[in-house]
Amino acid sequence: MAKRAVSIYDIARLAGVSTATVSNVLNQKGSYSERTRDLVLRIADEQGYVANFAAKSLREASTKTIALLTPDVSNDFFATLVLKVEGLLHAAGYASYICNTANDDEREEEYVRGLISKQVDGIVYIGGTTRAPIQAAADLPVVHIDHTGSTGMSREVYVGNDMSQVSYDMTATLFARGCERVALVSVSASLYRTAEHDQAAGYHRYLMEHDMRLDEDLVLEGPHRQTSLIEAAQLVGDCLDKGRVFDGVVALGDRVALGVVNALKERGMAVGHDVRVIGMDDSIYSRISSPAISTVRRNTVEMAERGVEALLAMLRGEKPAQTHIVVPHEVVERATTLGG
Amino acid sequence: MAKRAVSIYDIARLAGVSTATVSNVLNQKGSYSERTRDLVLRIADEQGYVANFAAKSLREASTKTIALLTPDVSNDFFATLVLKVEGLLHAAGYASYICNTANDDEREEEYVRGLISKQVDGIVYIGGTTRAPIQAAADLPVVHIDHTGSTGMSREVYVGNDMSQVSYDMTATLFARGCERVALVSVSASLYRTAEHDQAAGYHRYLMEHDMRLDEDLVLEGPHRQTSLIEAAQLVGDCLDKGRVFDGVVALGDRVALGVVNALKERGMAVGHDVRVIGMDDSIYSRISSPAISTVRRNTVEMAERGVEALLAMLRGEKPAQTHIVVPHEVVERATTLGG
DNA sequence: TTGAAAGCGATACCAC
DNA sequence: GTGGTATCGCTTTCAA
Repeated sequence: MAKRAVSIYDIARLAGVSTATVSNVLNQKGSYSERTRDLVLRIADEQGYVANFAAKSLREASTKTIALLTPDVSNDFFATLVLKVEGLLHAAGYASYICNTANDDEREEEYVRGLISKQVDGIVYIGGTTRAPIQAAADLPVVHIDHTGSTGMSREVYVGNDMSQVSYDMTATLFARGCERVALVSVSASLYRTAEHDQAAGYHRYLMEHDMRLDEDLVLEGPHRQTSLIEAAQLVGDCLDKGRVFDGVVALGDRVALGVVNALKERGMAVGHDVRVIGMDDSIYSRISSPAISTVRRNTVEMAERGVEALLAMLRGEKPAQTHIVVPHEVVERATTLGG
Repeated sequence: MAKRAVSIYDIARLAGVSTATVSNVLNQKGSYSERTRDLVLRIADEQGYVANFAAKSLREASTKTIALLTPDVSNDFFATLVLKVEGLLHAAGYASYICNTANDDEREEEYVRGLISKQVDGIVYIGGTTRAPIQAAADLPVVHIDHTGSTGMSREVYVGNDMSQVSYDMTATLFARGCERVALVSVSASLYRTAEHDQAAGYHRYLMEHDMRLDEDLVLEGPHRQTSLIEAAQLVGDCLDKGRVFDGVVALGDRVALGVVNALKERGMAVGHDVRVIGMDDSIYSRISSPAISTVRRNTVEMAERGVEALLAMLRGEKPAQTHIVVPHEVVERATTLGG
C-alpha cells in the first residue's frame, strides 16, 4: 500500500459510465454491451487498475484467504505439507497466511484471534497438537492435517494417517525380520507431529496381540524439544550403557531413527543385522543415511490434496463427504531392516 | 468469515454511546471518561468483539500484512529464513502471506499482482532470483534476503552474504589444506539460492589471484532442478569415470556436498584425505553426514533480523540506513577438510 | 443495458 | 468528553 491507486470510480469517470457497470464488466456479472466492455477493459488496463481487496472483502464478507498454522515450518515434514497446501489453495484463488505456533497454545490462541480479525475464510492446521478450542463468535471451516485437537467449530475435517496402525506396522516389520526384543524411541520433538500416545499405542497393541510383555526399559522417551537427532542418540546410548538388550528399534520419526542409527554405529553394532531400525515419514533423513533407513511413507501429497479438497467444499457451503479422512501409509524397507 | 460478527455499531448501541467514542476507546485515541471506557470495554468483551480488519484496512490504507516470496518453503534453508522472518514480523504486529514461486517469473508476477490487490504493506523475497520487475502503480517497500533481482520499487533493501567471497573462502580453505586440483560442483537447484555466477566468481577469482588456470573439466554443472543430492552424485561419478583427477571439491550447497561425499565414498575414496570437500549453508545435511562436512555458516538469523529491521523502518516511513546489508559468513571446518 | 444509491465496518474531523 | 457524519473502494438491488 502506498500512493493512492486508481479506483473503480476513476475508471467509471474516464469511461463515462457508472461504477456499477464497471464492476459488472470487471467481474463478468450482470449484462453490458460489448462496446462498454471493451471500453472499460481498455481504460482499466491503461490505468493499471488493480481491485482493492480490502474493499471487496468488506463488502463480500470473504477475504479469499486461508491461515496455515504449523508448529514450525523449518521442520521438513511440515514444510512439505505447507508447500503443497499453499500451492493447491493458490490454484483455487486463495492466499495463505503462514503462522508458526511452536506448538504453544497461548501463542496459537493469539494467532487465531488475529486471524479471525483479519477475516480469514478458513484455517488449516498442519502438524502438532492443539489443546485449547478456538474462542470466537466466528464459525469458520477448519481442516486438520496430521494434527490432533479439535477447535469446537461446527465444520471441521481431519486428515491424517492411522498413527496407531503406523506404529503397529513398524513393529510388525521388525518382528517379521526376526527381531525378538524391540525398543520404542520417541523424543518429545516428535510431539510436534501428533499426539504421542497414538503412536505408542500401535507398538503396545502389537506386543499384546502377540502375547509379549511390554518391557518399560525398552520404551525410551526424551524430554527436550530440540535436535531430536542428538537426543535420540543419547537415549539409545544410555540404554546400551545400562546393559539392556534389544535387536530392533521403532523410532518415531526419521530424525530420531537417524540419531539411533548413528549411536548404534558408533558402538560398533551392525545396523540391519545386529539391530534393525525403522523410522517414519520417508523424509530426506532416512534416505541419506548409510545404511539407508527403513521407514513409513505417509503420503503428504495425498494429505494435502484431500485436506484442501475438503476445505474448498466447506467454503462452497457444501458438507464434506467425510469428517475423518484416513490416508494410507506404506512401509518402505531399506537396509536397516533388510540388512545387506 | 461466517456469521455476522458484532460490530462497533452493536457495541455503541449497547453502551448507549456513539461509534466514534467506541472507536476512540478501543484504539486508545482521543479522549473519553473513565466510566465510558470501562463500559465500552466491558460490553466489547461480553460480546466477543473482534475488529474487522477489512474495514480497518480499507479506511487506513494499510493491512498490516507482508508477503513472503520464496522459491520453495520445503527447502530447509529458505524455511529457516521464513520461520524467523515470520516470527519477527508477527512480533511487530504484521501477518505474513507465504508464496512459493518455484523461481518461476510468470508465477511470481501473478503472485505479486494478487498481493498488490490484497494491499500488502510490503514484500520480502527470500532466496532465489527474480528477473522481471514488478509492474504496478503501487510503490511498496521491498526487502531481498539472499535474493537477487531488483523490483524497480523506490524503496528496496538487499540483505545477504557476499557470495563471491563465500566461494572464494571455500576455495581458499581447500587449498590451505593442501589441495592442488579443486573442482566446482553446482546443480541448478542451487540457483534457487541466488544467481550462480556470483558463486562461481569467487572460485574463479581465487584461481586467478593464485596464478592457476581454470580447468573447464573441473567445473561441473547440473541441469535439472530436483534432488540436487542425486544429481551431484552423478556429476561427480561421471567426472571420475572420465578419468579426471581432483583432490578437492567446492560444492555450492550442503545437499550438493552430501551427494558428492556419498559418490566419493561409493568409489572407495577417503573423503577428508584423498579428496576434501566443502559445502555451504551449515544445514542439517552437512552435520548428519559421516564424515561431517565442512561448510559455510551464512547466518540466517542475522539476515532475518536485519531484513525485518529494514522493512519495519521503511514501513514507518523512515529511510533505511543502508540499502545493501552484507551479513558476515564463516567457514566451519569439519571432517571433510580436516580429515581424521 | 445502464445507473443511482445503500451499505459493508471502522476512523477521524469538527461541532457541540 | 461526546457524537454526527463523510469516507475508504466495491458490490448489489432496484428502477429507469
